[in-house]
Amino acid sequence: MDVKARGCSANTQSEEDQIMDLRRGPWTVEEDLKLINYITTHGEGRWNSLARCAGLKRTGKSCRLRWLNYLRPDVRRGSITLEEQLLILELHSRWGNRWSKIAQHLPGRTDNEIKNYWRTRVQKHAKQLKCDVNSKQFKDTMRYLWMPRLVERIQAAAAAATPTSTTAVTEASTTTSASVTTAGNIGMGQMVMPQGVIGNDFGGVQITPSYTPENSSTAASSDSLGTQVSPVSDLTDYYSNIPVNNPNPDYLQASQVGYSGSSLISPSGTNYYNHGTDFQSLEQNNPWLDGADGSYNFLNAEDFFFLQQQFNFNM
DNA sequence: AAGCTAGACAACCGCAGCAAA
DNA sequence: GTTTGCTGCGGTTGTCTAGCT
Repeated sequence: MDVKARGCSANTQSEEDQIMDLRRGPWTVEEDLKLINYITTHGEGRWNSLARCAGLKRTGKSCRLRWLNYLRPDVRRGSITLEEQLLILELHSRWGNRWSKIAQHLPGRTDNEIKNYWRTRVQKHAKQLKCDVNSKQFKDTMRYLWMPRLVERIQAAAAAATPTSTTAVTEASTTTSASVTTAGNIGMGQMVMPQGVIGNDFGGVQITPSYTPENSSTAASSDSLGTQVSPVSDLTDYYSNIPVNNPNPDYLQASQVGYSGSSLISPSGTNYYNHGTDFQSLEQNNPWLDGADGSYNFLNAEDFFFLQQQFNFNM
């Protein structure tokens, strides 16, 4: 509905700014209710007009952001699931910082949430490795080491849930579920992204999230209060889920793909981490190793040992 | 118990693209 | 063709909180 057509104030935004001191900072419950009630009745759009007509002393931009990132009924709250992490890594490797585009493939997740996830989780690890998060080195490390491991962890979770060859990973209260077809390897394969996006060659599994707009919208009632939707939402305890004698013959192979000699070589020939990474200091100061925070470590001590052994990091 | 620190997330800012006047 | 306003996006900052010392 056209807000302008309903006889709202004809003041321009600049005039409005002068007349009414616009509020900033955190939204109050009253403001939220005003916004929700107004949009429920009149629909969204025309944000500047909407802000005025709803009696909110906020900018249109602020209203839009609040609605899209927090109040919208289909917005999902809670931790990023393994499948979502995998998607984020994959899609970011393809599109870069196109957060809104990435968010389109994660129903209920906002670009802001994904951006925050990337900055707080992923970039931290790049910093620990002393390489740029946008560098080819870091991207390939994600692609050829972390992402295959994420895939395997998803498989492990699926296998733990249902000991069949083809398992549906459906987490309680999770509106995005993924059917993980265990292809028996974590080598190069094909990934089927949501909404028909075909992933490229990593992982060796097909992940086909089975959400629909209909079921994703159910998050409004079940997840809108910050429910933790993923019991294993990150890689911290990854190895604790893998048997010592891993039955998967490709377990190490995937991680070793393309690595040779004293350097970490990607299929494209990139030579990794031969630039003097100080792993001793990393070991001493690295939060990845202690597992103390227990929430989102990509690598643990075994991973670090693996990196050192396999890739001969400078030490 | 108080202070400090880091993580997580909400919110703001600046810019670009677009459409209407 | 130009101006103006709106919207959306990505980057950045601010705030809150939990954990640690």
